[in-house]
Amino acid sequence: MSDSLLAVLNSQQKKAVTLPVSNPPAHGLILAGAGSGKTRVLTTRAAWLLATGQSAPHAILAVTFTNKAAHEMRSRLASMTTVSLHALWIGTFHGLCHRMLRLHHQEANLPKTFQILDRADQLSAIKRLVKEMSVDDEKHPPRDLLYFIDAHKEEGIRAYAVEAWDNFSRQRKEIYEAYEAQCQREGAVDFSELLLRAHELLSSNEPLRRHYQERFRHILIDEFQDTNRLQYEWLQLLAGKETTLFAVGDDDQSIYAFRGAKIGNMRDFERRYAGERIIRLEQNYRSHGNILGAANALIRHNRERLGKNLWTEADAGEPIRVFPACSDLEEAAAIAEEIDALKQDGNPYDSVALLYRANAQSRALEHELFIRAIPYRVYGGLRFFERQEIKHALAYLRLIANPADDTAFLRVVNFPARGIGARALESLQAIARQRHTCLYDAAASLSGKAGMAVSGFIRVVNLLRQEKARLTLSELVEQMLESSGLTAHYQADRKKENQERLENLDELINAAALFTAGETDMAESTADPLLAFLSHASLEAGEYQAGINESAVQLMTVHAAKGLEFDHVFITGLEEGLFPHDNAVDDNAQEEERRLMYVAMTRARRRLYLTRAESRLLHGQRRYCLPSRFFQEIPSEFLKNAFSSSFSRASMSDAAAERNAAPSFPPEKTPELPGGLRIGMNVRHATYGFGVIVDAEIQCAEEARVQVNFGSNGMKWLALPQARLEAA
DNA sequence: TGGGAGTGCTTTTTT
DNA sequence: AGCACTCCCA
Repeated sequence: MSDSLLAVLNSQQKKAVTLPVSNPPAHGLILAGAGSGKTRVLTTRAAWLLATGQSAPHAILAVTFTNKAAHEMRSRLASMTTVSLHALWIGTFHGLCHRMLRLHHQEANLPKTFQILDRADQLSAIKRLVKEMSVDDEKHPPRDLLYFIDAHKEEGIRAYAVEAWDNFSRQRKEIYEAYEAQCQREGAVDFSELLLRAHELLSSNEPLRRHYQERFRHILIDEFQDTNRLQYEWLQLLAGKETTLFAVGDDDQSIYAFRGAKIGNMRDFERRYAGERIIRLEQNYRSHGNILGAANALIRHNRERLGKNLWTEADAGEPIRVFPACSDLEEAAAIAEEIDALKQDGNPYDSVALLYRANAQSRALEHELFIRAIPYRVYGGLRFFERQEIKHALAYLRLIANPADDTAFLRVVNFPARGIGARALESLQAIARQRHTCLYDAAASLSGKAGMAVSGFIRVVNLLRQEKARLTLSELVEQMLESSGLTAHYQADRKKENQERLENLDELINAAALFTAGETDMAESTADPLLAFLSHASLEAGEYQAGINESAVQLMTVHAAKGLEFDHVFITGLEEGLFPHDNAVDDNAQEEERRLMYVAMTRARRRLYLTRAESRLLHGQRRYCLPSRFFQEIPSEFLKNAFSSSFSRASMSDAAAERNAAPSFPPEKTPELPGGLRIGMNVRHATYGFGVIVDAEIQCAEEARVQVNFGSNGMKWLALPQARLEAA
């Protein structure tokens, strides 16, 4: 059993996987370069522990950084072993801490129904607090306060322990204190609070700590370079005398220092635990030689490194293709043409990834892909559970679960509009403050016209609270959408965006049904499916994707691409100020940008494209940009100018021709079609919905036909007189 | 009270 | 440019 597990590993990987467990305590640190089989080693380590009988499933704890990684690890592990993994804990730091807090909510001094605040919730809670405290929000912008609070929590510092030396810092400390009190009163827990509360729970409760220390004999940690101080300390609390820590990481891929990740944790881990048991995985199985050589050369410009050099047995492969475009539009067009060429050569769309530094860059790329009917999917950006209409719906659900949730209350008390205005809410908040109750409870005492309006809202929530027991989760969601008036509200005005919102609300019902059918993890920590669903929505906002997986080009930020790999990768927007980003001013930040570029490059298996634009529309203004310094940091022997495809302007690798081409883009005027339509115009069709005209055939006005891309409803040829298209 | 116009700001990411 | 938030008017 264990032999077949190990057979596919190289000697270093094997050494890592089989690091002896006994002669206590034998910890290990695996420095695993990009594409060196990091996930495989981590997963095989767990499988090996199980297969050799050195560990029972319940004695293993595996920590990852993202939900995606956690899911992948569980499914890969499931395929490697016949043992039931039910008792094995795999999750993100936040997910695992949440689980502990649900299981021990009493010991953690939290109500059973505590709710998780995502960033947007947290920000609105802070805004509300700032208003209530009459804080000058010019002096203390809510956003700054959020960073201040989060940063302290992630260093493990409570409000009382914050050092204050002048008026300004005293005020911030006070606001932090008030924020803690408000969250506690409302049963609200933000992301960093999950970590801090779980940490405090373990450090203050010795029996509980001992319980977990004795339970978890093997702690496996992925992406260790991204852990912050609090996460590292939480791990240390969990590690008892008999526990072994097995950490995998790559300092060259640390890209979250800007939000508190400490690369120094790796050195500390080395000193404190790993000692001599450090294993380097330097053989890369992913990329061709040129790609790897270029990435190695780039990262050598960083000073702060533990040191490591990747090599591969693969041949050099193709050179890295560089394309300088004159504008962001041309950059997008060139990429789209190249994707078409790749597709012609038999490469599926999903073998291609478009990476960029900032989410805002996706728009131009998306537009071009849409015009050319190249299927694509954008990862990140606005996630399903973060959409406005979904947040409204979730607020109703949160009130059903926990009426003390004032953030949720305020979000929907007057949405859809019920005639409850600012004045009514002010008096309601005054009552609540005076009686130390939540808004929901205070509502009963509100008199007059405002009282009537609010009590209508309370009735809706109350009714749903009663219905909750008899309905399944998805029925409850459906019922809520009806009786809250959300569905009716979006139906009232048949705009394009409302149509989309209704579809999303429908999708929420699906998501609830799917969740009930699939989720097992949460069931253990809370018996209430509604609570579990709400936690899921906060913790895995991005995980839920509506629709099926057709083969599509993948668009995402470089951050989101970490841990993934693709045959063909385009790194776009390689300009000074964008990548590396303007915000990266000091040396540390510059090195982080370079690590980011290193991550981006090492995603590619076969072909890597580097593109840039000489001018780009940014914040509504055209900016002229210099090439990224990264071009100079990659030896030219790895690079080749221009594209391989027949892109019309690609032959112009010399700068002069390039500049000449500038005025010809965006494209030449298209002839006007009957009815005032043009190619490229957005239109609406009674059956297919919204689309864009991509082509036309005109014999005469009576026989004109247009080709319209209706997005998910497909590409259609329509006879113009019959189609009744209206400009949208 | 609610919608519409006007103003000001825009941060890389994940949980 | 696009969006969120504010202010003003019906």
